[in-house]
Amino acid sequence: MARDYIQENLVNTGRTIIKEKGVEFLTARKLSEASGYSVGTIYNQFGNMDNFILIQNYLTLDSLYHRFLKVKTDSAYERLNMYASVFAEFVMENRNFWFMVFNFHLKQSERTFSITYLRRISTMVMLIEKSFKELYPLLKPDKRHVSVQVLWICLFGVSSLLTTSSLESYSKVEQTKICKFLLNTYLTGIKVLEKI
Amino acid sequence: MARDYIQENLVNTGRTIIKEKGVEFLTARKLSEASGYSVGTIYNQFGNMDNFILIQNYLTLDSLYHRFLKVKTDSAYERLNMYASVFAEFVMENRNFWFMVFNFHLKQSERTFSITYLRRISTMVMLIEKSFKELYPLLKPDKRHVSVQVLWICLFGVSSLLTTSSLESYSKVEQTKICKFLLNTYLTGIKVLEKI
DNA sequence: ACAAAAAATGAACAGTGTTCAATTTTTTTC
DNA sequence: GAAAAAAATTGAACACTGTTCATTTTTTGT
Repeated sequence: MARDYIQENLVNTGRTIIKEKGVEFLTARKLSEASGYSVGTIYNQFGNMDNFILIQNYLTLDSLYHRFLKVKTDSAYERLNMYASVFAEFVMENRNFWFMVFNFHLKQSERTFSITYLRRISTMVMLIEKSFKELYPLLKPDKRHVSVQVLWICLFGVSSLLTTSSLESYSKVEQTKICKFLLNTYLTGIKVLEKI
Repeated sequence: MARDYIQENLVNTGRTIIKEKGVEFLTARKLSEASGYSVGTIYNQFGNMDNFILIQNYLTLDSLYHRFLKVKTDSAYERLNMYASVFAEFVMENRNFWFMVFNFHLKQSERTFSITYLRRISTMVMLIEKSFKELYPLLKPDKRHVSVQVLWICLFGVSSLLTTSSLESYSKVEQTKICKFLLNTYLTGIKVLEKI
């Protein structure tokens, strides 16, 4: 059987498992059983399960990126607001997938993400940075860069915590509201600090 | 041997393992070997490993809380800034412990944190809320509550991501700087929005 | 000192990721 | 088309994980 076909098959089967049951059910044996391929084949194709999860995470990030690309508005302010909405909605719709993105950790031995993986993240950050450039023309490039990074990390962090459910029990404020509020407050803060 | 003494002993041994090697080395057998007690004893004392980790996490949060308590300044603004510094420093100093707080997830069957655990978190939030009350007297209570929650979640989120190292590779901006910047921008934003 | 209760033990069970000799399939060569 | 060589697939086996529970040891009460 063709290599690509098997990989595609396994990835799709994996995605179904994650979507329906969560990442904790994505084990080599269960994936083997669900896909029809043996455990060994999975390892031939992906090397190890970490790699397989990394591919799944890439798909998740890619999917988010393409939703971002659909956002088209002239107003940079509105655009950023829409990014926040899109982001919050995406995270909620893809809870199990988003959970994976955060709760996966490379083993210490191989702590380097693939370049494609990192690029997928940084292209998204660049989208936000572009809007920042329009919205805050006075903001110095290096300061702008930090601003965007921090905002991005905050949004990621918020979603991480809420997806994780480690804190959902104590904080009842919902996702979208938090993202919108955060963005709003943050942008207002930048607006003031821009001139300093 | 007295029950308390065993628990104390196991908890301390566990803490050493986590500090020196990380949570991934905290297994029932390794804890058994390092402490001298049998695997069964650990289960007699704590029921399961999840519970043991929960206790460790409580200690971590408690330790952070007590650092917060040491912060004493009349100026609410300065106090909040010090909280941010204390927080960032604490997270960096206790990397392995802080990592655990986020990367531990209850099994679906028993998704309820103990009351003491949740109280430890909410008392910290209350400290921040108190400072907010002083700093933004015009801010309505419900809005203030949301503001504090969001800020708290952001700080947690930032630390979560940076401890995790999932993103450290792409974002080189350091922890304290991010926390300070976030707080500064956020507070400035609230200041403006307070009057609306 | 002895019986009863309590506590500590570790082998055994079911699960995990991963490896690799043996098998099966495909491709190449004649 | 048949035989040989190469490649891909397999699943039993290994070392690990959390967890249980019959058995042994220790402590307690009389």
